[in-house]
Amino acid sequence: MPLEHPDRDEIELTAVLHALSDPQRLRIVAVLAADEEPRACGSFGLEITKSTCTHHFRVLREAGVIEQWREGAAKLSSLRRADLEARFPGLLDAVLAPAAVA
Amino acid sequence: MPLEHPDRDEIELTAVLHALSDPQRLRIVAVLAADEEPRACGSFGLEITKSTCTHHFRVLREAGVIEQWREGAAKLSSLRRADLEARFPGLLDAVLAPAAVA
DNA sequence: CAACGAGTTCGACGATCGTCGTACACTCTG
DNA sequence: CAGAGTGTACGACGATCGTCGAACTCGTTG
Repeated sequence: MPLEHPDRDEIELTAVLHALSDPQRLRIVAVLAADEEPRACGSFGLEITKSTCTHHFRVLREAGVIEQWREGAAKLSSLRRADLEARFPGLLDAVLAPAAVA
Repeated sequence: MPLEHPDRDEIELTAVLHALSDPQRLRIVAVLAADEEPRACGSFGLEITKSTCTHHFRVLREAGVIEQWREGAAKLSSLRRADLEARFPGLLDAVLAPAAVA
């Protein structure tokens, strides 16, 4: 199961908006955007169980918002900032600016 | 029942993103943005029933995306462009640019 | 090998969503 | 007043969502 990611051209606006419309996921994306370093799923201080965490990361990945790959025992995630910027210019910044304040 | 609208400061990012994450609603907003004129709910060429239409307009209104008021027999809607721009600068344009193409 | 840590898979649950049809309310126009 | 047009209220439905727990896999480390 080689971790499905949509191509840049396949990223759908409604899927991205839906992925970002959940507070937990919005927070994940905000953290991911704050320090550009890829992070392991467990390092977000989210108060949800591991299975819920897996679910949210899958939604983000399948929407094309993040990229994931294994690295040893952990699985790292990072924002697909360039792809999102190419496909929906300005969208990520517009979403993250207010999210950073809140 | 005087048509609940959130104040500018009460508009929530996740609610807006959720409101825009449905294809029908995204299309409504795109049409509303295309010609600035307020429009009646029935004039969007949507292939959904009246009750579904009412539902979508309520979601958009309660999220703070549109404004509605009666005018005679009809009910007009328009984008709350200024409020959205003040609260989430650039968001609306970022969402509408690709939506206009599609 | 055994134990641990990090994620996944697989139901399950209550809640919400998008859609519909029917019945109703309101406003304008004969 | 009677009708037509426009929108609402209220259930209802199947689908999806966000969450959980328990059992599992895989890599690391003792």
